[in-house]
Amino acid sequence: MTKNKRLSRACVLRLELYLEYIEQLQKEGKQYVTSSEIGDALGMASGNVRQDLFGLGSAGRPKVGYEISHLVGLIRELFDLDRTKKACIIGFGNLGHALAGSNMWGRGGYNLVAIFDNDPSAIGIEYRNIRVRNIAEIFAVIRTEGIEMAVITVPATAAQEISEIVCSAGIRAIWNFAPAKLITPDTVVVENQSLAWGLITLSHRTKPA
Amino acid sequence: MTKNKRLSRACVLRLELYLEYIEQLQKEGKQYVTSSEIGDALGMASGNVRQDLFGLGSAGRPKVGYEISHLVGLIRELFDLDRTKKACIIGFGNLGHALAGSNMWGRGGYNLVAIFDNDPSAIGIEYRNIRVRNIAEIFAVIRTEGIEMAVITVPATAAQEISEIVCSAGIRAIWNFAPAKLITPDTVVVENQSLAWGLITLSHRTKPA
DNA sequence: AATAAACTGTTAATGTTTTAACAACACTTT
DNA sequence: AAAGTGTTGTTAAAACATTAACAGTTTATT
Repeated sequence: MTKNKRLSRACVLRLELYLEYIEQLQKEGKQYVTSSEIGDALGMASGNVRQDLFGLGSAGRPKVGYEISHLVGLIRELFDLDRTKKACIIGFGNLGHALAGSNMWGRGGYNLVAIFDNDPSAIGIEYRNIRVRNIAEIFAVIRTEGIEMAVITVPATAAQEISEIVCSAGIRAIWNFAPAKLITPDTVVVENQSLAWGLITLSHRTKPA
Repeated sequence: MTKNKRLSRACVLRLELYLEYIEQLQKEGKQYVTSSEIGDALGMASGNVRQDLFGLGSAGRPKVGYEISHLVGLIRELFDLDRTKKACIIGFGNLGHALAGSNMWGRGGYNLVAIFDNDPSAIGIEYRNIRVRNIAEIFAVIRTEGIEMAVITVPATAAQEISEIVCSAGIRAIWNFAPAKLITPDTVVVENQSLAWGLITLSHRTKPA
């Protein structure tokens, strides 16, 4: 029933911010929140907030605001955050390490269940109850565990090869931190997280007039 | 002279991809590139590419394509990549480590000249010829060195405090990896790099119909 | 019960980005 | 030299996103 109307990236970003904010309010025991409260907290116009929530099929009460628990439910449902999917990290260098240690896991959507590396000195060590495995095991583990998403933090030169392995193992999504364009079957969703991009954007935005 | 026409984020992202691609062609000794070559390589329509380059005040030759060296120059100039600015990293955990080790530095715009942390066991160690300094030195070093940009990779709880220090020291830009909204003077450009966002986007995009 | 106030839901207007289309141009071939 | 071809520069249309506005609802107040 939930019509999967295409959502702009900007809108997804905003909704994620709303969610973060209202989940915090929820922890504080608040029941209702108004569009202006959200807007003020995040530095945007209340009307913008209302329209985004309108798109969700919102159900606020005039003079009172939106029921927080309901709104949280709507957004989590939209993002499919309550179906916990399995994820793995491939490449346990500094970046892989940093990502593995992030508190984003469990905050919704994905559960980190495996880590792979090809460095013999890394293989076998335990990090947050996850043992680092040999890259050779990728295919089998993805199949066996039913892993849906792979975070790729290997060097650019290895990225395409890894991507082919995980795709053939039946992965559904790739979060690619390698600065390389991956060629994948179009059933696989790829999110490229280029770090260099942030740097260039800053350079551009601070360019002297 | 260069009219600083506002550029959408999407367009900046695309131009960065073009730059990466054609700089690679340049290394290979190629002289000219056509919009279709770029489009095919990056998976987008050639018309889209042409229009972006049009916005730059492009100068391609029909039947031949764009002169690579000229195009590289235009984009680097647009992004202010040839004026090398100084940057520092604050927070030398795994993420700070990963960023410090990235090859994005020097590829343009910013030069990493300082690293700070508050962990006594980290302070003093050298990484890529940069000695990790005590966080207490931030203000002085930014002033003395004329550092323009700070990468913040400290925990969310410390982010606002650090941000105030660097702002008062006269920083011009902040690249914020902490999951916290920073309140800054509006002369300072802030780029928030939320990692959680990529995760949620993937969850959303792979949601079963 | 009537009035006022505080919000939301929704529509309309505006602005922006993407897509499509094609005329103009420069090379190549005959 | 004329016709043909591939590619750009530019315009126009369509799609999309943002902003603004306000009518409609619910609650509070008198």
